Amino acid sequence: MPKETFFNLPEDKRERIIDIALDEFSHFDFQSASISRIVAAAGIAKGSFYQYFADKEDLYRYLFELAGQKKGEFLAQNPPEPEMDIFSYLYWLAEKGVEFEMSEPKLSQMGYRALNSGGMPPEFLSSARTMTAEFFKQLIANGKEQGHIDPDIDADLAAFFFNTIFSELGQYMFRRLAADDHGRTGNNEAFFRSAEARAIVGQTINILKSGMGKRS
Amino acid sequence: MPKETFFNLPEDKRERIIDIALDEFSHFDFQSASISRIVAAAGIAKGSFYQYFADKEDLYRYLFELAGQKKGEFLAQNPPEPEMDIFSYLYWLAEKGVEFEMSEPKLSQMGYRALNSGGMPPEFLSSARTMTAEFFKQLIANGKEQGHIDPDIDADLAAFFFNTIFSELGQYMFRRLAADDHGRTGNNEAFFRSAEARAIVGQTINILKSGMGKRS
DNA sequence: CGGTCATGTGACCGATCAGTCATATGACCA
DNA sequence: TGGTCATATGACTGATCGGTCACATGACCG
Repeated sequence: MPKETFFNLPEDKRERIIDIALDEFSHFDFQSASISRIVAAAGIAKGSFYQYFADKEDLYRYLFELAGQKKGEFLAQNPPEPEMDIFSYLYWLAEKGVEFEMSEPKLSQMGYRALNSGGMPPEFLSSARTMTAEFFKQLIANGKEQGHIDPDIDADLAAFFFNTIFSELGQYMFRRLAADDHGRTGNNEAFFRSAEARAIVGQTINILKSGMGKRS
Repeated sequence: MPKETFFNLPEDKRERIIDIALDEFSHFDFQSASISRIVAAAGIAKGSFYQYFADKEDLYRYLFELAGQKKGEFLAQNPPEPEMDIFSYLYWLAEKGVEFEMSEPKLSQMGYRALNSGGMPPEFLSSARTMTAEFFKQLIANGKEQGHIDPDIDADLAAFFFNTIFSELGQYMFRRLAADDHGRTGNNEAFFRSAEARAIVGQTINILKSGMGKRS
């Protein structure tokens, strides 16, 4: 946790530091990210940084938690309709996930790096990773109970599928946008509300549904 | 490319250097991997290293190419039956891929890191990445022609699915083995030839087949 | 023997890093 | 005014890095 000094900072200064730190950690993994670059870019003294944070890891953990918290808030602000079946719920989750990645690209990119480029304290990864894995497993268990998921599907493997596809989907859509966008608006938000984007997300869910849904 | 000096080395010395370098690059990404650690572990002088390789990147590219080459050789030694339909071919590819990862864990881990932990010359990633993407797209086009893949499936999205699942499957099975293996043999090779492993690979392909196969 | 040439060596260079600390600033209060 | 206290500062430390270079070694040849 950052020190009290950090939270006593004027909001704009605090936010500038966060923003610049996210820039650094979305471009480099934990080891390669540089506190020296961050303080230089933020225009603060090295010593000041260490008035705010205990060390590099303190900042990193804080940003990581911030990402999780912001995503939670984002999802809470756009709640799913109650009583959705599992694949409608997954559609909602994927769509909101992609929207979040577009509205908070630095935060998302840094979270993605944190989870996928290894090299930090084991619990860091594994606690977050197992949490999402458990979440998907629970979802699958429910789906089986409600008869929406083929009971013969290996729950662990299905969780792997969801986890993998969901964590990569945003990156994929971003790459695809960049490739398609031959000098177009460059307005990601707009694109990701477009019919085309919805269609890709929809087809993703349909593949999963056909692949794992209950034979009827 | 390494210098001639490197290839003039006695085979055991050359292989020890490669092995130790793979150890380093399978644990750290390009930026964080350390030539100093490699030469210390290999028991050679820093200056000697630079008699063999132009620089860090030279070694990295060489190992990366070696990984691709070894995998190619591995697949060539266990060729698929001719005239397989696309999903049988994918099963073969997944099974051999997992077997390769188990027989050459350092090489595979280093290749995985190279592709997934970003931060090196763009062509490095993107040329390898687009190559495999094109490979899968071609496979999908063939599958559509032969009536094995639903023609309504977005080929690009399907390639993303294959690419993503295939690149993560080995890692997943490794994690799952480690979790299941509560003090068992620790013999990965044996496990990955087991009926259980084959069943997981089989179900993976079945999910993809049900998800994208032609409706009949 | 002396000369040549590929190979081996490790001290050294300049850069960069995370983190520290003595000191400075400046707001607030007595 | 003078004292106190949270905050700001940047020179500094010790470590590590990738890469260089002047020199050592030793095999082969005349």
